[in-house]
Amino acid sequence: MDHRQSPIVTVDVVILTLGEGGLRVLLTERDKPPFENALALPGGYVRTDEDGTAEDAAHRVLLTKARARGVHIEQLMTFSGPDRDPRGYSVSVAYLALIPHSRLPEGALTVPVEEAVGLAFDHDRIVAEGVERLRRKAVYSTAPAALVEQPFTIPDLHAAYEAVLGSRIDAASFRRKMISLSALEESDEKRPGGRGKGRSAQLFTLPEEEVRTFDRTFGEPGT
Amino acid sequence: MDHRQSPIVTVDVVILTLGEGGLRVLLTERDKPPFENALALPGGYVRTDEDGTAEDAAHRVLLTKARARGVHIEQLMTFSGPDRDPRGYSVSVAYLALIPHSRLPEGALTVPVEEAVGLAFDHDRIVAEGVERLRRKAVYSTAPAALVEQPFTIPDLHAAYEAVLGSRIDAASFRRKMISLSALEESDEKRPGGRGKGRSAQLFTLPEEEVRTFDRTFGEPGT
DNA sequence: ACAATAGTGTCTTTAAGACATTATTCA
DNA sequence: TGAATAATGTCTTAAAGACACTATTGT
Repeated sequence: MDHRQSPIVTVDVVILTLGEGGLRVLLTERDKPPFENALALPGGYVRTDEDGTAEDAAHRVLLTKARARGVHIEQLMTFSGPDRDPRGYSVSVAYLALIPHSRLPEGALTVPVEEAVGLAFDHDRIVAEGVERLRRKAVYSTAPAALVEQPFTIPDLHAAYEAVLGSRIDAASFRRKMISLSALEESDEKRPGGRGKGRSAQLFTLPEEEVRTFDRTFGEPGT
Repeated sequence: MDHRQSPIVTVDVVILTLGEGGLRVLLTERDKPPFENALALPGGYVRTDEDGTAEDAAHRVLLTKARARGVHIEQLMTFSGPDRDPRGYSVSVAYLALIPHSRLPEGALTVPVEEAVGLAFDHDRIVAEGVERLRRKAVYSTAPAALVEQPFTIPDLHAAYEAVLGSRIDAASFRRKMISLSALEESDEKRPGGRGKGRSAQLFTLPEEEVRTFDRTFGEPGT
């Protein structure tokens, strides 16, 4: 059996956050070929002498290229083929990271996800898959909570869901559902309303990286 | 920049089906090292000169090692690390395939998923991920339809869901839900009941590989 | 006091679970 | 005709959407 040329193995990280204009993705400008000067997702080789797994490589990229730590990260999908990288047949394990905007480093470049086109490699498609994954998860889990700073108010979280889903959600239903799942509660009512006006809102935190799901279909008898 | 030793890149396919004792996974006995004679998932190298993508490699494996064609297949997850394969640092893109039992080749070896332990490499874990994926999809999609022969009756499909989920589902609710989604209908009432007794059941088919989802949560306003 | 935002109450609708009832088929 | 299975009907319950209404805060 001959093994042929082994593929290049890399990771790419779709880092999503909420900012001006809704969902945004973090990009970096490439400083060397291929695609020199083009925008791309932060990524890099899987270093077999240093990274225990591809996920470790993704964390390394997250720290070194985006200087972001402690973020929610999950494996997204693996992309492969002879043409996606001009250096040869490549396999990229893509990860999805969600982070509150405030925890990104100062000069970080983010663009609205709809404007993330013309990126290097097949990164347009990877971004699209990441966004779709988040949108799907938003309908049945607390995943969007990873996009807001902790602690947060229910209206904060509500706004995050609406930004992710791109549609209105009834505020009363939203509140009822979130409360019924029991996210942690705080006693400080601190936070004043949206633009500094109106009644203050109760603050909440999500227990340690926990993502809750809520599905309303048979099989599992609810949560 | 030094690239170090590039990882080995393989695919592994979790082929699930329904048979004696419920959900079963197809295994092969390894005929060469490493793990010679041990049971393993069908898999193989991604051939950079032959496979357009890792998914093509998975299809090739499906055809050559399991002689199964036209099955539902989707990417599951990628597993990586220095220890999972004694030949060195490896990356395996795992796929999940669902197939009716009758479409497997004659002597195919399948075992109940709970008994798929002690497999080569980290295949125990890959099987577990595949099963979990299917179980999660069963609660919000028609994925289990890929496990039954076409055409099928609603009771057939009902039994498949129960086998996958491992719990009872109310037959009336199940029927109502499936009907309301509109899976294709046939005029032949042919199929006699379960063990040849009782009223015949209406036959249905699922339109071309289509998987419907049904979620009952806010965001998307139903289907 | 008033505007703005947070939070509650209530009504309607949809669909799931439970389970009784009717329909069809084979031996 | 009777047993077995398929299919329908009905009632209850849970939760989402809509939206009116109350509560609290800053100016």
